[in-house]
Amino acid sequence: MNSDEILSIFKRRGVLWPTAEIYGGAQGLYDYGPMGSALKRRLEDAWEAWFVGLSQNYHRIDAVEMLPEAVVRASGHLDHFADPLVTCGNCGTVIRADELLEAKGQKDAEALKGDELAARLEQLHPPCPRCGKGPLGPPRAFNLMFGMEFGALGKEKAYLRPETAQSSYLAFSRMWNIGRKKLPMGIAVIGKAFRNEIAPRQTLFRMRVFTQAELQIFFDPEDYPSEWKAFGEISVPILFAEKRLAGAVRPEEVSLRELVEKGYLPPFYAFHMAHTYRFFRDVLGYPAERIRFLEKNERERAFYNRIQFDVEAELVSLGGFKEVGAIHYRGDYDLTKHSEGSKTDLSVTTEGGKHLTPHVLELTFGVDRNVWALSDIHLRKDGERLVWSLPSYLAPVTVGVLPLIPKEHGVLAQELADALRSAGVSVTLDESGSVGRRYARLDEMGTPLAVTIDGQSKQDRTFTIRERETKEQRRVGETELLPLATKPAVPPWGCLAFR
RNA sequence: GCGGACAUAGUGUAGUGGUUAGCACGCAAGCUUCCCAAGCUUGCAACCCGGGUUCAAAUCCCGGUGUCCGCACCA
Repeated sequence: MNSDEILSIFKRRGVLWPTAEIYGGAQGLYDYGPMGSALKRRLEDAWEAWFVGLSQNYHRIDAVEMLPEAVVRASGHLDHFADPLVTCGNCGTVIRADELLEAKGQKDAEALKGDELAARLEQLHPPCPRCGKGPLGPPRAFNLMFGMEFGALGKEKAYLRPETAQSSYLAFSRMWNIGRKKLPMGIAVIGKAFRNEIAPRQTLFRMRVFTQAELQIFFDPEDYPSEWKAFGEISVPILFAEKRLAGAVRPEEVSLRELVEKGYLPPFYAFHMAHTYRFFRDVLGYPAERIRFLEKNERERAFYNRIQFDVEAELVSLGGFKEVGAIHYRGDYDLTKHSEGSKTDLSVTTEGGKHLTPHVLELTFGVDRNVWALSDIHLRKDGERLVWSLPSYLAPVTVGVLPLIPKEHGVLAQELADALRSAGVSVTLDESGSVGRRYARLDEMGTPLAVTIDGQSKQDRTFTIRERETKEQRRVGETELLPLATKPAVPPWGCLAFR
């Protein structure tokens, strides 16, 4: 399925469309329609069940998207999230000022402040690397965060959060106090994050406003649950940074137990890799061979990370592996920085009397990107038709109710649809067109189960159910139908892994 | 941001200065139809936005916006 085909079906069926479409759209902004928002919500629910469900000491909060300047100053985003850019007066190319200087032999150019940068540029006046001419304009700070004036006088500044994680760190102190004061403690946020991307592209993959699902796990790196050490025998596909830089593309199957024994990864990290891998493979149904963990080396990692593996899914529509999530070991960076910034002690004393600043393991997940991945991976062609082979618990609509001949079976169909809705099932009643056409409509939106009402139904209240994947049909009674509709093949949720 | 290409019903497209802007799919109504986009009838629905040239612009020119491809960017 290529990118145009996916976008076309998205627009046609009300999954997704450009924001402000009637004004010509706006770069990097998309709105979800009824089908899309239902799918997105189910994806978020699955994520929450799988990750926040790991422990009773993990909780989801709902925090605002706007942060006072002091927060992003402390977190490092005000400095690290901004690039000093210069524009070539000749060809218009925009280049990072610090990289220009480093090319000229200037060490630590990244650490220079605005004025120093400007002075040094003046002194060295490097040529434009693209056209070889110039002149290059003065450097100006380009911050990837959206800033705004706060309050009537506009004297205070605020920023839209560049990652939802910050909201969890801000909540840490209160969550510690209202909770059981135990580590590990988890704080999850599913919500919008904002980045002023220079060139948003590829629809759901580079947006200026996007949804993240992130779980911050606060823990003691020297004393964590035994379950994190004994996670069973599982191999995951990994592409190590070293091999990637040597040209490798395909990952290798690696036993996590062996990685831990060799001391390459701490057990707490390996445990969450396993859990994350199973989420993509077993819950979202991505084929194992289309998932890989990409190791980021020190140079590539975000400034706060000690260990970072991106999770990538191979997407035909985007021509290869694309990031859909990541596992970041952020150490005590965030709590330490916010302790300093807020002048609030964020260290804790554990049950055993140990005093520490908890470390953070962040499980981060791009919701929109996975909506796209679910399309790329599960949309398939069946002759002329499109079938969206979504896992049934993710399908926007679970059951389609189809009266074979509306005039004759419409009343009973309406009754059945109402009964299913009362039972909490997402139902669509379709009376329009031939039954084959209606099956096709359901297939395209991934509805796993169709129920048709025919002449016999009126006599004995049995119905024909038809399954999306196999197209197989069989006749069931009312009592048999309800459990089928309400319990669509549930994945192995599982698992309160520890308490 | 830069360079190139592109922008026509909901979707995919035809239309090189004068067309009632065509076609397919779709959607809606009716007939038919007891199980996989069947058939027949009728209908719905479009020239991205703003300027300019011209007697006349979907068509030519300029600007904007957006999309795609390369480059750069993606802590």
